[in-house]
Amino acid sequence: MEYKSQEIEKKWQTFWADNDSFEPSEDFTKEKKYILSMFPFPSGRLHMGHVRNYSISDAFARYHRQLGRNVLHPIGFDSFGMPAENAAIKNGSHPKGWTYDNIDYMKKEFKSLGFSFSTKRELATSDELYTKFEQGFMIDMYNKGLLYREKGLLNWCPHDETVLANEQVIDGCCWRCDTPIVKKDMNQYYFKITQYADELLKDLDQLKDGWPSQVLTMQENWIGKSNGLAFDLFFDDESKKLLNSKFESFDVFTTRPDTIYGVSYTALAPEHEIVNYMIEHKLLSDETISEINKMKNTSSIDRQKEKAGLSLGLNVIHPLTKKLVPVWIANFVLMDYGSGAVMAVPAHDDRDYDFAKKYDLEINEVIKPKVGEHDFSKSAFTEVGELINSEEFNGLNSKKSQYNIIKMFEEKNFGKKTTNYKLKDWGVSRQRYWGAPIPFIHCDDCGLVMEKKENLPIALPDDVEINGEGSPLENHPTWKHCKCPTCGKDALRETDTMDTFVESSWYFLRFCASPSNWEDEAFSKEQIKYWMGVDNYIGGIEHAILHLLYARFFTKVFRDLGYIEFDEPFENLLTQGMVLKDGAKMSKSKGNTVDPDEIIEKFGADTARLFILFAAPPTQELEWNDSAVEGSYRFLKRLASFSDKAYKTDTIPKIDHSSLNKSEKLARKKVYEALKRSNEVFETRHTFNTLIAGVMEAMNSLNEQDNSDVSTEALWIITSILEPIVPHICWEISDQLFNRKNLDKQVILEEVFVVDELTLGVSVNGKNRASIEVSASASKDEIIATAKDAISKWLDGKEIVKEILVPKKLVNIVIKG
RNA sequence: GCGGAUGUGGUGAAAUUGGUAUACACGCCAGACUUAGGAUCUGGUGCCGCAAGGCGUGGAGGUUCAAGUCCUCUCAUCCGCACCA
Repeated sequence: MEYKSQEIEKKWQTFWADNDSFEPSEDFTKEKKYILSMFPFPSGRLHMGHVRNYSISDAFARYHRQLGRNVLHPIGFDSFGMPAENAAIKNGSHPKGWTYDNIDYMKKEFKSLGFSFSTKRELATSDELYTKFEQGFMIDMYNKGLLYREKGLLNWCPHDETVLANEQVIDGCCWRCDTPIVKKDMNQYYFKITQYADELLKDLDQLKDGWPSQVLTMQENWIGKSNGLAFDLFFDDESKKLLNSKFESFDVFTTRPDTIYGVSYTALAPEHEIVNYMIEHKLLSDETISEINKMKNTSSIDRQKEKAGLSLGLNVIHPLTKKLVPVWIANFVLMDYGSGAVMAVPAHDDRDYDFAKKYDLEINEVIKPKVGEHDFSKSAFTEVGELINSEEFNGLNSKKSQYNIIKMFEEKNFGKKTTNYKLKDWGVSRQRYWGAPIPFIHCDDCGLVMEKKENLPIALPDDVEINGEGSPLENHPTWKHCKCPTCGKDALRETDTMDTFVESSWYFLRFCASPSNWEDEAFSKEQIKYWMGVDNYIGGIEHAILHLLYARFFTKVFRDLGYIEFDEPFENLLTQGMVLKDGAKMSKSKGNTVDPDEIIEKFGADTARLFILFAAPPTQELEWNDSAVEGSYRFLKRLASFSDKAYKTDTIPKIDHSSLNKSEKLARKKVYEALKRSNEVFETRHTFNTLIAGVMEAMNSLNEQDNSDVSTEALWIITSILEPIVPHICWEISDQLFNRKNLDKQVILEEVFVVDELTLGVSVNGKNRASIEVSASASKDEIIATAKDAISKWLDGKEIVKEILVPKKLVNIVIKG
């Protein structure tokens, strides 16, 4: 057969579409598999990262279909978001038109890649129907106390009078007008994800078997649970006077109560209320105030690199020693963790140490190493040791003393045992147009009121001006004016829209909804029960924390709202690596992109899919290589021409293995090895590159023999194994030769693995020196004798200390002298 | 800065449980076929060395009969850091 990729790919894509080949059955008695890849943002064209993502999920979906399972493999578009608005600012396009044009184009690309999506369940999160259900959930969450309104700091461009996303802030300035940004305190909505912190942490345990351990670790660290001591530090009289007696004390949190006697200063976050008070009441010099503002306007990442601080000229009293402790501001103290204030123990904390060295503050040792000495002039001692200079606690193990010290604080009523989390509540307000409107109403009389569910969706107006200044919904002349649902008076709609992470936190549930009741409800309990959880979830490692944590949170909330009955949405997670070219992430600005359409046109979708799965294991970064792509194309051509060696049949040929010659036996063994590996790869290992290599090995061996039964059997099996990866060519071959009867489960014949000769390595002191052929039935003594024979020149005049035989692998002779 | 990962030939990578390092592919070299080759096929290809042999999985140590794999330290690169998705 001559390989005409364009022709056969068109042919089968049309066939699949005409026959709805990939729509799941609604028969809920069948065994199901829910295969999901993270849905794309419709940026305009697919990039190679998408091709990789969907090639992986498609391989899973097709594999399970071959095994007769009912497969849900849906696709949609995460279609709200900033890029649509950026395009509007840049080109004057309308976000809606821009978005849906992009979606249309990308859908064509999906088809041309042969992905087996269930198209009947396709959705875009900007569809009003999606917004309708989402707004309903927001109202439920508000009623359950999981959504609240509070002030928070945002990046503000004073020139454009608009809120900026972090990525729109470049070197502290607005991306459009270069005006230095300021932090502005504004009302926003938050999800109370912290209420679920403990459960989100605890349930990571349920995911141990199906999720990569590094993702679990990252989530664990992100939630950042830590136990410690919270206590108040009181100002001395002089400091109180300085603060106009406005403040008596402030609260600090420490995870190291054992170092309490080593406190040599305390540090407040630049945003701390005491600092704010001092700025407002001119208790600090102009110079100091401008330093503080600089700290505040620096990104949280940069703030932690170079430590910086300022003395406030205040002192607090150490609760135990009653000594005076100076109060500083430190840039690395964050307002949104703990109480925004820390006690500093430079002798036993790296950050406190660096800070103390920089500003020449005291370093008080209170823990000594169990053995030896620590040089405090060089670094902090952060390990466990024995307490010193700690009054009644001297001599205690520092770790164990934490309990005693907390107990003492509690007895004396100085402080209490506290658990803190790094996890913060999730801010969901966006002061933008292209997002789901938050369905709330502000009424002068009734306050914050929920929209009535029957009025949903609250849809976006089409006639907006988007110029990067202000909030488009706020600026719209009429949209925000409405009647209060409670009292009927004139009221104002909330003009903030929702973070797009909200949409991606429940789309996997929506996909479970049958198209038959798509309009009426978000999903039904019965449908969810059957399809969830997701059996294989595939997406980029960059989503390891935020998206996956938010989706887990929503799942738990929906459970508590009574919509679903399970705790975790994704049973198995595969995080794919990025696609690189010339060692760098593909990006337009670097000019190193490869357009999937060009590859498809030149070589076909099968080549693109084969290369992308062959070049690296899915979890690793993938380096794009044009000539290796051609190599994949050549392999497919060889596969097509190899099909000439096979004959037409509706059943797999029966072969008497013992009657075959050596090269025929070897070829069969390789074919069945590839089949065995295929099952392993799909079920557990997910290293498609090794599966493809196995098939290539088999092909190489097959070319060394000329038995048409062996070749036919091989092609029957190989096109079945490869169908999930290169579906078009496999369907074509299978259609021509096997009446498409081979695209299902293949039986492994163990007889082909039986060998009568083994090759063993022989080493001397672990160094490989020779290799021997022995009969599979040879005894240990016989094998060792043969081995010694093969390495006699290494043994000459040496004393043999030990003889080791590793069955089927090697012999190691240990010698002396 | 903090958290997480990765590092093996000229290149992408394989080695599943501590057991013959470099499977498979790209590239390169040589040859065959051909009017032609950026097509196809065959053979070779870790490095040093004429050879015997030596060296070799980012670097330095260690454990072991045996280490790419385990331990300690270290260097480089990549991902995330809460309003990019």
